[in-house]
Amino acid sequence: MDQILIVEDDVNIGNLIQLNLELVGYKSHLCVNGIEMKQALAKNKYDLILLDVMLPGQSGFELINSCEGTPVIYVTAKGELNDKLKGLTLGAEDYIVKPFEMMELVARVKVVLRRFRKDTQLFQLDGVTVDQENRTVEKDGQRIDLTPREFTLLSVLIDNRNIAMSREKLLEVAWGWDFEGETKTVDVHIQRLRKKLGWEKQIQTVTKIGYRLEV
Amino acid sequence: MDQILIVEDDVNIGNLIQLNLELVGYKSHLCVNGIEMKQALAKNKYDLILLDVMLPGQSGFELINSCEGTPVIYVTAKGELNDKLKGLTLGAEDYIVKPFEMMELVARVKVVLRRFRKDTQLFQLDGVTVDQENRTVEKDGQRIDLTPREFTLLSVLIDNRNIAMSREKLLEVAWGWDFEGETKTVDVHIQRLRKKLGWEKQIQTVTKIGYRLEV
DNA sequence: CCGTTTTGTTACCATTATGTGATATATTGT
DNA sequence: ACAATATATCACATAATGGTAACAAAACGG
Repeated sequence: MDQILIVEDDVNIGNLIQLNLELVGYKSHLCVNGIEMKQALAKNKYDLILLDVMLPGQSGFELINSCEGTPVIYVTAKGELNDKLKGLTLGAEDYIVKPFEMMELVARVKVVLRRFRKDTQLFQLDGVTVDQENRTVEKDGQRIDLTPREFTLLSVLIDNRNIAMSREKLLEVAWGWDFEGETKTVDVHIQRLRKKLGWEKQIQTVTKIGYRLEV
Repeated sequence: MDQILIVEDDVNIGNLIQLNLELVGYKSHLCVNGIEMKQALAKNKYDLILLDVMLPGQSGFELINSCEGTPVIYVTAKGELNDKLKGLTLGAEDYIVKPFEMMELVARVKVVLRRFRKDTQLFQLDGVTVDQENRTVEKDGQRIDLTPREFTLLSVLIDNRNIAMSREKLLEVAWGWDFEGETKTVDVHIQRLRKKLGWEKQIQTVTKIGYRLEV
């Protein structure tokens, strides 16, 4: 269950947001100023903060430092929209302009939560970055094209890192239980992976057994 | 930052209003009569006009025509309140009766600005601008006609940018869970989108999976 | 009602992915 | 070191996949 912290001085709007988030399964806590927000953050861990940029007394931006490590969606009136906010749409942060549709807000909450989680799911090893959700691989910032089977096999190895996987097991998981073919097929694909990723050492051969991704 | 034009013959009150608006983040300019107001409107674009109905020389109402397209809050003494003013609370206009609490004024300013604003969240990528609210697309300033299904699909891709979306998932979200058709339908629509938007590279094929909008 | 637009399907083609056999190289146990 | 076994590498036939155009059906608008 995701915990969302809402910081909004207009209690009516705050309650409305809270109600809507609840309807789609998020728990939330409402604060009406920065002081309450800091107290709330000290007490609990939140998965997302919905922060009104224009709070009485202090700008929402002044509160940013309080919530490092937690994704933020800034709520702003259009007039307050600036380039700083506009640059936020790609990271673990986003902004939304008042007045907004509740469905729009809910959609954004979902996107940011997912995006943030995804960021923590990148697998990195020796210059290679694997994004399983994106199904992309980069080596030294350069995109590497893997075929579907190659990516699936890589994915299985990552999920079972540091574990020796038999050819049979790899076939079962990466090809499917109903695959009827030679175990040698695994060998060839492992070679292709090693070559493309430069992982000659990282993907180790476990003689008589199969292979192991060593991190 | 919202620009507010204040038209108020009593400079003391005008300054007070200005001060309060500033405190909550609005920039404002003060005029003491209709002539100054017209000059100000000619020079700058304002997001809201605060107009004293009882100005020396001419009624504030006579100035309405000068400010088409800009929301107005009429400031009036209680004795001048009439039915015409009372009918204003719903549109891009409102009224407030002197004497008023500053917080009340600020609240009304916020409300009118919000109500008047159209929340347009634009997605831009390589010369293409997508307005999801208006369901319009422009390429290099030129309007592109997308069919409803095309736009919905595009919208889904945008909402899930940088995520490999399976054909099944796309069908489910853009067509509906109950759509019973071929996954190939997605392919064809993707091609049509690519062609219309010139997004041959931006909409990437993820072999064996589906597609991904890469930003 | 009919003409137009939108939408989904089909068939065909080019391209890519994949599994396997042949052969070379490496590893292992004695 | 040597034989036995296992793994790596290469090349290629074939299967799978996606792109494309043309068409059919459905929805739309007057």
